[in-house]
Amino acid sequence: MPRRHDPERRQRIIDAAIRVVGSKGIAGLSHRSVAAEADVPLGSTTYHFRTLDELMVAALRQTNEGFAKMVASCGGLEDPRTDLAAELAGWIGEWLSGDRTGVELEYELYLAALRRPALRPVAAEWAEGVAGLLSPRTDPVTARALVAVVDGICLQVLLTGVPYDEEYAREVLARVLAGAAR
Amino acid sequence: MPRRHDPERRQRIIDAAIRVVGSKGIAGLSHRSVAAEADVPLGSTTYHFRTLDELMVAALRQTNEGFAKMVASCGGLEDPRTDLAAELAGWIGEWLSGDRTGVELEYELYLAALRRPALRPVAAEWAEGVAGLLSPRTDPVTARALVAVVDGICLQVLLTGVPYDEEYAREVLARVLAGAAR
DNA sequence: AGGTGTTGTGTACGCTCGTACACATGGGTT
DNA sequence: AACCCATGTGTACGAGCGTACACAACACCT
Repeated sequence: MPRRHDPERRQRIIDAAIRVVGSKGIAGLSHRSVAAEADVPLGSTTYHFRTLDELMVAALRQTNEGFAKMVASCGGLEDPRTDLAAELAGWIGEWLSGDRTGVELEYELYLAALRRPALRPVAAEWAEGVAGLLSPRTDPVTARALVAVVDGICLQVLLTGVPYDEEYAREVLARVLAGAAR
Repeated sequence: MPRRHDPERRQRIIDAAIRVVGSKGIAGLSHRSVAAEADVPLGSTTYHFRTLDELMVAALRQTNEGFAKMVASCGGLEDPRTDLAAELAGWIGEWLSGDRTGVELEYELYLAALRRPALRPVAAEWAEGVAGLLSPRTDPVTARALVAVVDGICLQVLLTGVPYDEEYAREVLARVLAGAAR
């Protein structure tokens, strides 16, 4: 991957794109807004990313990696003695109660796959990745189900504005997990 | 609600907005595109809906009503002898296997609430409405959980492109329901 | 040392957008 | 009948957009 002058240029643009989506949403994402945020000329953004879809793919992939890293470092998922449902519910709580911008950013990029086929493989990678993180603790079907439930609960909070109820989340996740042992 | 000349004008604009979102997505929604689709002058759309948010609220509310009507007419939800999990799973299957445009349209408007606070009350109405439809068959907590699971499963299919697995959905829904009886 | 092609930049074109605003129209009130 | 104001329309403006493209800069190969 040969890069001549500024080897960080491309990375700077991706970082700027993520900041733009975080602050102005995908609707505010443009080659120009990213160029301004990254403090690079317009031509630089169009050169590295011919379309906004390409830029979004790179941004989504990067947030996915950051997410996986965060979960891995948080730890607690491997220890088989902990209550997985409570673990997950608490972890969602931390995620949602923090800066809403971060959650909005990740979900907005993730949900953008609904209308942008180019993003779907990356969205699939994310879902598989999270399910993979859970796989040491349960079977693949249950892991996938847990991901769906987590998504559903988070979206209910984010879309309707109801406050997050950790005990409720724990209960629902526990029900899904209860059916796994057979 | 006094309307002088064309009492259907406002409704025509909402219908056109829904068609535009269905075909071009929210990104393609503008006062002009709606005006063209509805075959009314530009000034007419800006007059009835000062902002696009207002127009989206009206469109989302209308699709919600259509959705509720569809579910109610489909029936089968009241009969306590049917297997609710299988019922829901089959019903999701019908919804997803049909024209993808319709599903995309409804979810796109629904998910738009993530960044648009004005849409959140309407999104909340929808979630409550669906939960209400389920309430004759189960307790409120479980009903809310079922809505979350349905959302999560549908989004996994729509966002990642994996094919819908009805048996898997039935299984997960059944697990959530199994914890309800106590 | 000099040619060559990737990498990076600046500028301009044509388009669509939200917005504003002056003006037409006609029902409701007096 | 006269007036008023909510309703509806047409046009124009400035801003921001993706795109294109000519040109500059530099690493690499011979």
